[in-house]
Amino acid sequence: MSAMARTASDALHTSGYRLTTQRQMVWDTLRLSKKHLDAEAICTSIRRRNPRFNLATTYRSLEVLEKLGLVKQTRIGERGYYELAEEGQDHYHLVCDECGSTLHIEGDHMVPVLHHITDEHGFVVSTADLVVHGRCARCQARASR
Amino acid sequence: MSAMARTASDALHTSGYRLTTQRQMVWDTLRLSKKHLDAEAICTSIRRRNPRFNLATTYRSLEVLEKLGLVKQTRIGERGYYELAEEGQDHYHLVCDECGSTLHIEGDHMVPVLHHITDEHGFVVSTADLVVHGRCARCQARASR
DNA sequence: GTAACTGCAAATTCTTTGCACATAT
DNA sequence: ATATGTGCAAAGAATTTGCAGTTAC
Repeated sequence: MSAMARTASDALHTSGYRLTTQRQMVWDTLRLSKKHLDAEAICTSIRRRNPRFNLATTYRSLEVLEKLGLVKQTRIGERGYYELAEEGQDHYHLVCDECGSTLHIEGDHMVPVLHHITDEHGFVVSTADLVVHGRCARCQARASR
Repeated sequence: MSAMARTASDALHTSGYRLTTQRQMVWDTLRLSKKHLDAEAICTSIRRRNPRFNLATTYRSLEVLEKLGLVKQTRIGERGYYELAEEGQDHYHLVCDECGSTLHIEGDHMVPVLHHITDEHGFVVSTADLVVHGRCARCQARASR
């Protein structure tokens, strides 16, 4: 198993949490994944190497990592999807209701919106989740043929 | 019970759905509410007048009204909140993680973001859900005292 | 050594569904 | 008249929790 990234191990220690094999595996799974994963997918993946690993631990690990700001959860429909929370790499989700694919877009364009929220409403933003539903370019092209 | 708004009754008829007392009550409850409500709250409210009314019907009514574009659902945490989908009155949610209150902000500032999504990614937007978590002005003030 | 964590099973919460009866059109 | 909708109870899906045993520190 690859070493846990500096930040995660540090953040856990600093906050008084223990660095367990299970937390490392959850972290590594998210780190190696190119896309966000739901708890089930993370669990299934880790189970291949550690059959006793289970969903309860998956959720508990994700909860801790999320609390430490290492992992970000996005809710799409009724389930949560998890991915690393990379500093300054904010992004949002475009969900195609036709093919089910999800595109990630950069968060730059949201900056003015978030500023407006703080300036006009005095609301201090900690996280912003934008989930856009619609039809992706490919499905759009197929539909208009 | 007040008369159902023109649009809802029309939309139901036009689409081949029946105009039932239950759907009217759900619609009226949302129309008279100043804030979004979850299914439970809607059901409880209607039960005061009609004790046989139940959650299953609440969800089924909301599903129809949402499908017709009369009602909009926003997911916050793990549950859905419902409100009227008023034409050109798009708005988003600021959830205070401290006191649990929700502010509604106008959607105007999101317009450039949505244009960018269509222009740059060819993604045709049908709905955009923005849920911002953080600390509302009141809690912010209290915390910095 | 001991407080924190895990595994397992059972409980919760939100939402959906099957089916017999009721009702809008 | 009959297809559609409702009420009730039971099923589902995602997530959380209680507890006895395990592990990081």
